[in-house]
Amino acid sequence: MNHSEGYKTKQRMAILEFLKRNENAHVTAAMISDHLDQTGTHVGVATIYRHLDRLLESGEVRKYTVDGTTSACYQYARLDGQCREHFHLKCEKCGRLIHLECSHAMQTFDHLLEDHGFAVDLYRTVFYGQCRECREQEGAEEE
Amino acid sequence: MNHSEGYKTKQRMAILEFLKRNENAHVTAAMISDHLDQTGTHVGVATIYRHLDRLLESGEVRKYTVDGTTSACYQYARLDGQCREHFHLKCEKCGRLIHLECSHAMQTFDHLLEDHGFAVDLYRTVFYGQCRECREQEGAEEE
DNA sequence: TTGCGTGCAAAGGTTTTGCATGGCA
DNA sequence: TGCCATGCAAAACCTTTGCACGCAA
Repeated sequence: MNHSEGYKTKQRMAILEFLKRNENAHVTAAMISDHLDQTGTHVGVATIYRHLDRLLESGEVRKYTVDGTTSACYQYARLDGQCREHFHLKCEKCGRLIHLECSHAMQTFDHLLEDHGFAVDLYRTVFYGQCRECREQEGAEEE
Repeated sequence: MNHSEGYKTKQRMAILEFLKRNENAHVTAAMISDHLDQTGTHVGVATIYRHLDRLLESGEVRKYTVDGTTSACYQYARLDGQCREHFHLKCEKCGRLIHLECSHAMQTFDHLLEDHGFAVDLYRTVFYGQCRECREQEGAEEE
């Protein structure tokens, strides 16, 4: 669960640090590779993919496929397990991931289960759309 | 919008027919290719991808990335425009796409917009989980 | 010292592109 | 007849794998 197994190599630390710092952005394997190159800490792509796989299994990152992109996107996820207890909103414009603590939405979750027989996978389900900030910005641009 | 532009070739018809007949299943480009080969109507993969792209743009098909799979999945979508007015549930087990006509869920949609400022993209948002039938079947298997 | 981690290069798979040919309108 | 559509093969991509070497514990 907590990915504590394994060696604490500088490559692993560098990858993890980058993921954490970009908690609210789409991150691809290529982006990690590029960033590390620029920072002077070159890490082979194979190593990056191997770590992402492990982080995925341990639940430390989520994996997305964003719109038109062909490559997978990863995002650091909270480890406290709360992410299986609430929905997530993802802004299609800025890429921000919002952890939605909302009883109204959870009522819908219960309703779907009880009245439709459908058990929603909270971890996997993501509401795509546009967040308040991006909508306001959009409105301002259209003057 | 309605993809009526373009020639009515037998390749395009064959692809579209297969997609429609498998409205409730995950369909990959490879599956289309295989099926058409077996039916005796060989169609080059390039043609298949080109049509899928066009159908995607016109909104006639949706594109998914299913869990462990590496290739994209496509699914025929209704054309009547109603799909922008309700949520969708997707069973992770049987692949069925459920068009959810549910006022409770739509209340949540309104709530997210009014109280959280988040405009959900109904067409893109999909609730992943398990449908009633698959859950019952699962329960029966565990005897 | 032991065995996991890493880098490189090659392999594997999916999707896209270029170009000559074929076929709808 | 004029274009768009198609097929093939090559290219472009992303991701995985094999293997020898390096390094954390």
